[in-house]
Amino acid sequence: MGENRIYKIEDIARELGISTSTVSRSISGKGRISQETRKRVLDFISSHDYRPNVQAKGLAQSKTYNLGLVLPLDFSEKSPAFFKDCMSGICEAAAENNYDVMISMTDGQNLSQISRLVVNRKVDGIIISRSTAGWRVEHFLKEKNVPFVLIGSSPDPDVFFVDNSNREACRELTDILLMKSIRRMALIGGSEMHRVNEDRKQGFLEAYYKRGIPVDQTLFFTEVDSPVKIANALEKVLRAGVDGIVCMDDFTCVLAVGYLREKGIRVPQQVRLASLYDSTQLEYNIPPVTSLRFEAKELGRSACTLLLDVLEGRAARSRILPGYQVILRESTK
Amino acid sequence: MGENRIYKIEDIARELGISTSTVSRSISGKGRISQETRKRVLDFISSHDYRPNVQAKGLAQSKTYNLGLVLPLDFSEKSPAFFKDCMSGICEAAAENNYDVMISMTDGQNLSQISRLVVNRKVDGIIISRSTAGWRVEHFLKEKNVPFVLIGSSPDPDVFFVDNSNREACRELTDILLMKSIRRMALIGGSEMHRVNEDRKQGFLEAYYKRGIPVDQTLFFTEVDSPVKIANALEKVLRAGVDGIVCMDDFTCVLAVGYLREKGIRVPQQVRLASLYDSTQLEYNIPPVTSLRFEAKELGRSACTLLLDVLEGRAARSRILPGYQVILRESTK
DNA sequence: CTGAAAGCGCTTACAG
DNA sequence: CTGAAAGCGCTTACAG
Repeated sequence: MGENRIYKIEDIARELGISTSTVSRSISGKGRISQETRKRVLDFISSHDYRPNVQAKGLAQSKTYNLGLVLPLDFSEKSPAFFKDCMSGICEAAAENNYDVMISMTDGQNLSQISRLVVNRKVDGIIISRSTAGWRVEHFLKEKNVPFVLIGSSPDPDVFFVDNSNREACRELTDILLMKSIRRMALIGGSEMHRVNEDRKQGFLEAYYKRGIPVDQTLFFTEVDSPVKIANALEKVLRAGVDGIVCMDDFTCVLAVGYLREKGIRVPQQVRLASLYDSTQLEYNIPPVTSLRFEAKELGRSACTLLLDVLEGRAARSRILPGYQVILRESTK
Repeated sequence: MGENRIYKIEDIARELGISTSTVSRSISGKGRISQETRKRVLDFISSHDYRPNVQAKGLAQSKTYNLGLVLPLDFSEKSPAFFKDCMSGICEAAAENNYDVMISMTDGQNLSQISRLVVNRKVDGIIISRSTAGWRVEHFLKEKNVPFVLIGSSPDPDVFFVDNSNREACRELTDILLMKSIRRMALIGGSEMHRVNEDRKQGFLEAYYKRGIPVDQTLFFTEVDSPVKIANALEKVLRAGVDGIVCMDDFTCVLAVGYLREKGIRVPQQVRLASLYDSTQLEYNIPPVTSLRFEAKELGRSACTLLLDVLEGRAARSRILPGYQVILRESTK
């Protein structure tokens, strides 16, 4: 067998004594073909390891069989594991559907890299995430009429998205802390501009409401994204006598850990600590920090299949994935 | 002006009253064209925002204008910032040359995702890194005759690579520590299978040789990749009375930090600590840890341009990038 | 159910 | 220096 010969449809047609159209139809399964000829073609294909030229196919169909993934330029500072898992889920799901993934990195302002992909028609659709998708990116894609899916939530009914069940998860974690009689909790987080932080705060509040316990919102601090700001926030809440500190994400929590350590404040003895998002840093911290873990890989897979549904004209709906875990560790003992 | 009309070469030819071949030549600059007609075409193109259909161009030239980037499935655990910077350098350089980047994730064993890219002819060449490129990946690519570039070093003369000047950098850092009269240093690292660790060790040794100071190799521990192993290694070297601990990478160093903290051993008072690779965790650690910083983004750019050189048949040579910084922090004060 | 033919949007020998 | 024509490897109305 000519192992390294690259077959084209024309070769198959010749060898089988049929037309290229018939070969094409046999492969795609479109149109009417007899089971018999189809089988002959399929058999030939698999025994000769024929691979269609995706580029030619694409040109004929005005498709690329490529998906674009827009990554924030600073994803490794934010939550490396999240993006890694997302990526691997996306790549897997894409491959299963015979698509491949192109990347494009942006700070959310400079659109040139994304623009490339759409303007050069290198992709059929795009996956963006909340961290990149400022108003600008979203607006750009809508205007250019590029199908896209958002990882994270959106109030815009035209936008397809997949998201974690942040609110439910945060409600449950908070509820558990309340059950442990931790009552006076500070809530510290990043920018309120991010929808995800809104969801987390909602979940946090709901746990209190459900139990009829009053919340002290003077213990809430947002826009905390630096050692200076965390110092400022924690100093205040500690002086106010909190018994628990809940950080809205792992980045903030790492800052908090640093501050508490510097000041010699012991966790969990003097104050309990939890994060509404997990990371290995929190897992291996001393003491390990209680947190929430979401299935980022599933999120990626889901975003990918949703985008494919959109592209192939199948029924498509935004979805909230149910899966999460509350991981109780020593920091809230 | 028809802003959203998508022009093709045929349209331009018609509007300008010339043939499509002439338009094509004007754009590519190949063959003989008069300056005058060329200018007319180029002017038309820029004023009408014409974008060539890369897919059609590719089909005609048997090219894709895509590069594949193989990422290790666990890159976020290893060194997220490194890969992020690499990626952004690669994406930038690719874009400047009108290429785009496809990703493929692998654990180094399962080649299916990489195989996809080459077998479906989705990319013109591939960038791999030492962490993914086990023997299998490299062998596969060579066999399939796919041009590729390695980030990291290789003894194989057929392999193009770009690497940091690990040896020089490690020699310099070690030399500085020796100058600070830190003499009895332990060297702790990951797998000796990785060429990079060999280079680092060489650099470390060279610094001693250069100063004629004897080295105690019983203080060297490799294959350290877990809390248990770090505990074992550090316990021994501390008992042996070292005055400095040099970790071969940031991952190992984070483990070391954890162990020292747990045992209440103070850095730098009781023992000095340094890492041969930087990370934000080390930078923000308390105390901040002395380490080496390389320009990962430059490495990415360099890998990309090298691959492009190979693809376009230009003279190509593997290169070692000179740039690095020794960052002295409190841990070696 | 099958085939001949045109088309996807470019490039590139070849001839002039 | 320029153009007509064939080709890249597929798909898909259209006719039979």
